[in-house]
Amino acid sequence: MLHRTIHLFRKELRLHDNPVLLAALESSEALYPVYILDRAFLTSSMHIGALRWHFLLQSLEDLHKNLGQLGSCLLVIQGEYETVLRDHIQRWNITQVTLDAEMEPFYKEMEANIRRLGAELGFEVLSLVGHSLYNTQRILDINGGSPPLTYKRFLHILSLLGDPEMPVRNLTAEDFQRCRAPDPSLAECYRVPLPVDLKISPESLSPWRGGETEGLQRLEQHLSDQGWVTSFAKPRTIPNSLLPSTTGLSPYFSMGCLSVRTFFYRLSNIYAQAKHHSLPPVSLQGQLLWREFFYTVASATPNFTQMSGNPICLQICWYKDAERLHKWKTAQTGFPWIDAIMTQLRQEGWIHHLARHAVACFLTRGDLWISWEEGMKVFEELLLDADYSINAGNWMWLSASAFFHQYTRIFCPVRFGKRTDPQGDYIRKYLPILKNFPSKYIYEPWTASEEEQKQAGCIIGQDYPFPMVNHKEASDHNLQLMKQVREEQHRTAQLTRDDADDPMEIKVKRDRSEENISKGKVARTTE
DNA sequence: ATGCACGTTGGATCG
DNA sequence: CCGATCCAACGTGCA
Repeated sequence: MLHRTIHLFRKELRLHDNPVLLAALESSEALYPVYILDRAFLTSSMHIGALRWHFLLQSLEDLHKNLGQLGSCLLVIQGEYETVLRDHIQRWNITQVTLDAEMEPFYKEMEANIRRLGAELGFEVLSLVGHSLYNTQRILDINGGSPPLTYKRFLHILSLLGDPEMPVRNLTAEDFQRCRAPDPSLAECYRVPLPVDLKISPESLSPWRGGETEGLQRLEQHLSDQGWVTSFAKPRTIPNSLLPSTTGLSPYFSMGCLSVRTFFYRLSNIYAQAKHHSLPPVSLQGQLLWREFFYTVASATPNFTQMSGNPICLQICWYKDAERLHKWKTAQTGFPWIDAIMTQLRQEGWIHHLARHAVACFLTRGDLWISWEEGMKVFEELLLDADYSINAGNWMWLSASAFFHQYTRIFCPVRFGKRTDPQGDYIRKYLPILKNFPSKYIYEPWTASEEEQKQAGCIIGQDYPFPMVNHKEASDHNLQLMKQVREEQHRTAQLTRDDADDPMEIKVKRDRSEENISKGKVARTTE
């Protein structure tokens, strides 16, 4: 029996390598491609900001256009998702809802709610993984149910699993011809809204344009340079180049405009044709695997995006300082390197990975000692590639709360940027107020004499803020704080271990091992 | 058990 | 302008 299907686009805003859309087409006589624009959901769960709204709407418009070329269309329905579904299931006599499987708690909850609705209203639900290279559950299973907490261990597990799933075939007009498309009048009624319709500022300074078409173009452009692809080493890329020194594909992966599996296999093909190529963790494939790493850990860690109740996160008494947080967020720290990065982030929605490191270290363990959760929220709002797992994972990493522990390695807000941009061109671009400062002072303009500041046309403390902290003092101080936190942590762990040695615990342990032995016996007898 | 190697991408110095 | 080396030194995991 063929279904009448609503295909719900959530994060897989593309037609290439879209396994669940393909399955929907193959099992249906009528297909309604739908995006439910649930503003309350997107704002409260994903903290989506203006730039990302632009990117999302552009991606939807592109999807609509690409569906149109295959004889279908995209229906963007605004409203609370459950109400929208309830209304249209009955109106369109729907027997199946298909959707991409996602791992974030709020998306999982949405799927569970849709399944409950399906049981109530009598439609089937099909979801398939398409947003990650692997079904992360398989990685957990191989590792004994818990996530691997180091990249190396993670790679080891993957080597046992083998290559990721291959991308599914491209969709054609014929696939869509077999199903009835929505009536053209519906497409008119449920068109993709404009930013102004959603009361979002119509202007955007971001050079990134959302959509599968743009994503694929950028992908091809990068893959055409074989030498660049095979020699790519992430730490060698430059955080303050005026044009991105990395691929800049992350927003497209994050929104699902591009398939990570497609990219992974395109890279494999290029590697296969080359004599030498770089390897994880620094290679391009290695970058996809970092993404996968954080997806895997996040999928199995409770309260992954917060400190409290998060078993892998170091518990730290961070300062609460709304004023300093605000200055960091709005590029007013007085350190040009930090403020330039935050300006690029605010204007364009993308900054280089190492630039993220610099501002994250500055906010947390380096200088301000403010919780990584605050930084994570700011990134979530401002970054086009904001991603639940990767964002939280990297913030824990940079704040030395999890994964990374060499907390004596602190990024200097003056010297770090100098290495790759001694003239300060990056700073001049994003902080035009400092444009005429001599290179000698551009990273620490407060050290210029009054006369020199006047000549440069910018008085520090008047036109541009003084640095909000003395980096040397602040980082030394924070180093001591971090040391204390870790000593305390160590003591607590010791106490817990001692507790675990009480007779009850030992008994439990013994019971478990006996249980295992008896299991072994059972296994042997059945053999 | 205790020691040792190791970790995506710090910083300074030297050749 | 690089790459190599050292500095100082963390927790984790393995032998």
